Amino acid sequence: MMTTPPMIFKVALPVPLYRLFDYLAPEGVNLDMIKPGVRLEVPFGKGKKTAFLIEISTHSDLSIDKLKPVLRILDDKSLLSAKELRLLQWASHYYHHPLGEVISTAFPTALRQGKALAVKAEKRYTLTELGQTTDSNTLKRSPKQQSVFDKFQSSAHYLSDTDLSAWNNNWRTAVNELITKGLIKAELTETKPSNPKAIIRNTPLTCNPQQQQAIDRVYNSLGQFGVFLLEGVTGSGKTEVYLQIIQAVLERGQQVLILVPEITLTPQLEERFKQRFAVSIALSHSKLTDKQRQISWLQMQQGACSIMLGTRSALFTPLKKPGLIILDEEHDTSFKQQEGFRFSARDIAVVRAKLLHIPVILGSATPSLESLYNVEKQRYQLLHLPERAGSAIAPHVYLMDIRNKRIQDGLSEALVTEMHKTLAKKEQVLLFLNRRGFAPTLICHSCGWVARCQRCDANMVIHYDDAQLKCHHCGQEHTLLRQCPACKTGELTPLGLGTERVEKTLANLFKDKISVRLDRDSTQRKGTLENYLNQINSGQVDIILGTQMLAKGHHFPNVTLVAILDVDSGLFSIDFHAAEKLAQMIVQVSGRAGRAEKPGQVILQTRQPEHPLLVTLIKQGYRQFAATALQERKTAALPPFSYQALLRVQAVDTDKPQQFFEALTGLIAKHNHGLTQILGPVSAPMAKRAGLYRFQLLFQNPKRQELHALLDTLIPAISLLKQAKKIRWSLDVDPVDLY
DNA sequence: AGCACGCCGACT
DNA sequence: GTCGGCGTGCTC
Repeated sequence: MMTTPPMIFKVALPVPLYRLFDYLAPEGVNLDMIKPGVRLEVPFGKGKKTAFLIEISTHSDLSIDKLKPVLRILDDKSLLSAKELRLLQWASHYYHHPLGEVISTAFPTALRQGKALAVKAEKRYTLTELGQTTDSNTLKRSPKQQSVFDKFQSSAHYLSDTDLSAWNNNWRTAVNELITKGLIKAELTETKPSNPKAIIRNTPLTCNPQQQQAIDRVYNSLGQFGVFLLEGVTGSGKTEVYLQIIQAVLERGQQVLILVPEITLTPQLEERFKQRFAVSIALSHSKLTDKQRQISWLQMQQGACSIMLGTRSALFTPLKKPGLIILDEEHDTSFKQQEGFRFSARDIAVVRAKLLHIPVILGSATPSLESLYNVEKQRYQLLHLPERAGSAIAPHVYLMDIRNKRIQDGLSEALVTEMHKTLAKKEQVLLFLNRRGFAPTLICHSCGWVARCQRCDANMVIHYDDAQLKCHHCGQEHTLLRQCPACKTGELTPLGLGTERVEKTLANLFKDKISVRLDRDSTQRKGTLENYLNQINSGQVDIILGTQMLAKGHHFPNVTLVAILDVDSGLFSIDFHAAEKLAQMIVQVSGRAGRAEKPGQVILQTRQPEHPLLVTLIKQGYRQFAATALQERKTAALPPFSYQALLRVQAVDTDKPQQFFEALTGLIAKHNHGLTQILGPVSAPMAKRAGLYRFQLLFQNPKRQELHALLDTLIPAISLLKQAKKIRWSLDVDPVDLY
């Protein structure tokens, strides 16, 4: 009698190892029913781990008696489709990151840990008919209930546990009281409208011809692959284009995945989706609990929900009936993961759409140079929305030469004058400064000592608000010094400009005006940002001052003057991406002005008024800037005219990296054949960070295949080097940040 | 990445 | 004499 050979499960494990592991198939299971992608519980080392089945085979390179059996099969069906698994395998290969870790990032945390599926959706609440007609002032004796009730009356249709928790920590008692009073009611989450035609809650807006054309072009491409770059300035009605295409996809019974850079900064977008569509919307972002993310994930996986709105990692959410992927603000670098599995959600979205034969829309007012180049190469189709929808007028942008001008804490006299004029018209001013804290340097006036971070190559930033010196790179904090530790006598002086400092100056210069500061420090507590935004939009605020977070998507209809206090600091960077990022930032910040019927103006304070980047951008617009910048990239053979991968190395000292690079040089000589340009190794621009010395080596090749052919052989070889075990190294394919 | 094994310093 | 420092090696 023939004995059947033992079946081998080849599995991927979430460990940083570039190989699969073999296990004996569990006994008494029908192997025909078990497909790649199912989660398994396996013994690994001393403990157990959740593994992902990749292949069932009869062969193993190890002898059978060395293999351990699979402990348990966790899923009866794979939660990932064959295509989803193929996408993850592609990504693992392209980014040279271990497959198990890549698959792991596709799963919500609870499922990664081998937990059973839980799909029970959270509760949500709506106003009752009585609640809709009740004046909230009848609740004024219980202010907590009134504020919760106001929230319901001002919101679209329903609020879920998540919504309420995001808004306020302490809502449950008030909600229960309101239920008792019959003003609101809990309802079961209806994931599908009872009538399948009832997708729409509110009528679509009327579109202008360009919007209509954009909608039609994507509509005609539904059911097949296509990449559309939707280029629309702020206020051009991009969202309405999204909404109408989404409607068409939903009517086909398919699902839509919408990715945004930071969901917490764009509550308005979610609100517009909820107002338009009667179907529920699954959310996925880091502010949700693991449970909430898992529910969203499973709802999409099972097809119980048709729309997902999420951030970068939501890209991998499995879709039962995929119809469309939208990636909004595609130029935003937060779509690139900056540690571990360093993937670009934008680039993988395109690959995923191709695999699924569906269209993908990349939207932006300031498209990345890569995407514009892909349009030029006819790989992407351009959908252009050139006009501001409605009556909004584009803001007037100009450079304010501040050379030899009197300037107080970053505010030139001319700017202050303009601010007064704007405020006198009862309009709002927005000031942008991309540096938080009071001042970036603390220096001794008598001996020149500077407060440095012990663990980084960086200065400590002064934060007077909490009397601390903080390192913005490693998070180290120190109580603010009163006396110079070097000479013990000198007086310590703050040098340079941060938002805290400007805030104090504003309080002096505009005594009767209210200003708010929006940065990471001032908006840390939950709901603070939303509170500030409400105050701003209800007109209680005159001057808005803030960092990066102002550049992202907020509507400030009454702002008619925007000033960027310090453009110059963005002009001189060693990273070739800097010009592109600065131009995008300027245009995005400018987009905050003059959104309503009031024309806006944008002032850029600069000591480089003749700088070609600024002149081109202001005089000829973003597209001309992009054309010029692309030409420069071409001349220098930089991406997108070549492909890069950056090998980063960190260690507690400098000689172990040196030994590593010596060994690496030998490996490269063996594998490279001179096709790929090797730049370095050099110290990273910040040579030391969080106590680790940092080095990097750049690979560059005009042909992507040649670069990847080298990496394909080199990376496994590196992982076997004994010198590699003494340092921390990682590979960043298509780096967007060369630091 | 974990986790254990393993060989050299300051403590009951 | 032991507890524990983190260097090194392995995980099917």
